[in-house]
Amino acid sequence: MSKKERQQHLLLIIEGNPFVTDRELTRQLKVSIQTIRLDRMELGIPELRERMKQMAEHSYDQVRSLPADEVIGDIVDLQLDKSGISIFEMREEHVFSRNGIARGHYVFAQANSLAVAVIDAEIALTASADIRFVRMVRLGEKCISKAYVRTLAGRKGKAEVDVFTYVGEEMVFQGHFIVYRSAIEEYSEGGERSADRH
Amino acid sequence: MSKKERQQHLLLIIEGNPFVTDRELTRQLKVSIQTIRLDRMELGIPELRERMKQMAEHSYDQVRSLPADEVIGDIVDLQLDKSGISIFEMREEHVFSRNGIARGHYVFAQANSLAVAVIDAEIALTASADIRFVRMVRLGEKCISKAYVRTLAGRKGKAEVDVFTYVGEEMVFQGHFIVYRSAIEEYSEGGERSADRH
DNA sequence: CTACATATTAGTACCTGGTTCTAAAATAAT
DNA sequence: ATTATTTTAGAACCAGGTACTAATATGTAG
Repeated sequence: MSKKERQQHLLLIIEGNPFVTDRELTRQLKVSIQTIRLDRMELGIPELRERMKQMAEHSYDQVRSLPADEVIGDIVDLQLDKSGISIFEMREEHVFSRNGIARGHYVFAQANSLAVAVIDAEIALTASADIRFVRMVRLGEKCISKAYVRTLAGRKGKAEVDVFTYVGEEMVFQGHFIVYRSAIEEYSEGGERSADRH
Repeated sequence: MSKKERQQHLLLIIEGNPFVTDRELTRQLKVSIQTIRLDRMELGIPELRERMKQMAEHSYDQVRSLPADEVIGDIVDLQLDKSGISIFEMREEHVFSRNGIARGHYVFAQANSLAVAVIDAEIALTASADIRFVRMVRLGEKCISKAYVRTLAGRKGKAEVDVFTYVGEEMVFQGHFIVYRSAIEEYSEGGERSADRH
């Protein structure tokens, strides 16, 4: 087995199991530990502990950053009780890693966030929705959601909002949302905070 | 500062930053490194490297069990093409800060993740859904989603999945999902691995 | 075949971030 | 004052390496 072949093999082994030590690699590749280490150097593969550290840090970052945003998408235009527009770009974290196709709930989340944001009420909650994922969204695509308020029933009733999401000219998602708008009174059991969101 | 207080403090520090070494802890808590280590023992906190290893393994397992970057909810039972159950607890990050009510898309995301996971196909994508948020979910509530596959059309067609989410006895969400299932051929460019870990 | 180059192996010293163990101080409780 | 608890100290050892030096094997061109 040539050096190149061995290094390719090494790469595959570590990719398949990043938790392998150099000592285990000597057994699998039948070369000395120094050779393993030279190979790692040449391939730029860090030692086991560094690999684990990077994985740990990566997952830690994701846990912190991903669910933190309350609103999915940047709202770029908003006319309360009328319409709104938001932009959201599908990034690595939002897609299936194996094929780069967006997870449905991110597409939904953008639309839902917008449908709720567009309603002028102290609290607005999605009551029900009828949605359709028209075509797949892929990694890197910019989704532009447009929401239109169709009907409003009083200051404390339901509102109907249609949301359409586009990538360029193409519609990728459409949804009909029924949103509850109301004051806080009914459900809260006291202990109100008044934390506004940025 | 008493021993108990110090240990509580230690716990908070490590929780806030799992990547802290004992040496750094001595600086923050103004006690010797031996005391730090005794405290860790008593609290059952493993050493830094072990903590990182566990985080790395955890994230790696998730990536492997479902090639998903962010599955919302822990899947606790799964019978492919039949049914599945997942649990998801609403935390601070998932609710409106001003009233502690869950954002709809997290409730949806749990159901959607489950609806997709329950389908046995190389790729499964949500095509459309009809959903209803039956009652609000509040901060701290544990949502239990149950998915039932209703119909399956061939190995490459649509599947219908019903998902019901409960908090205790109460149903909080119901959804009827139409999920596309298909083989991967079209989009993937091969590259299968089969590495087991211990 | 020889000479040089590349690849591989060997071995030692050293590093981090610990564990394990023994033992001496310091502090608190009875 | 005498135990008991808590804290600190120190040495030996470990995994899984890095960094460096040096010897040996293998190949390759002239």
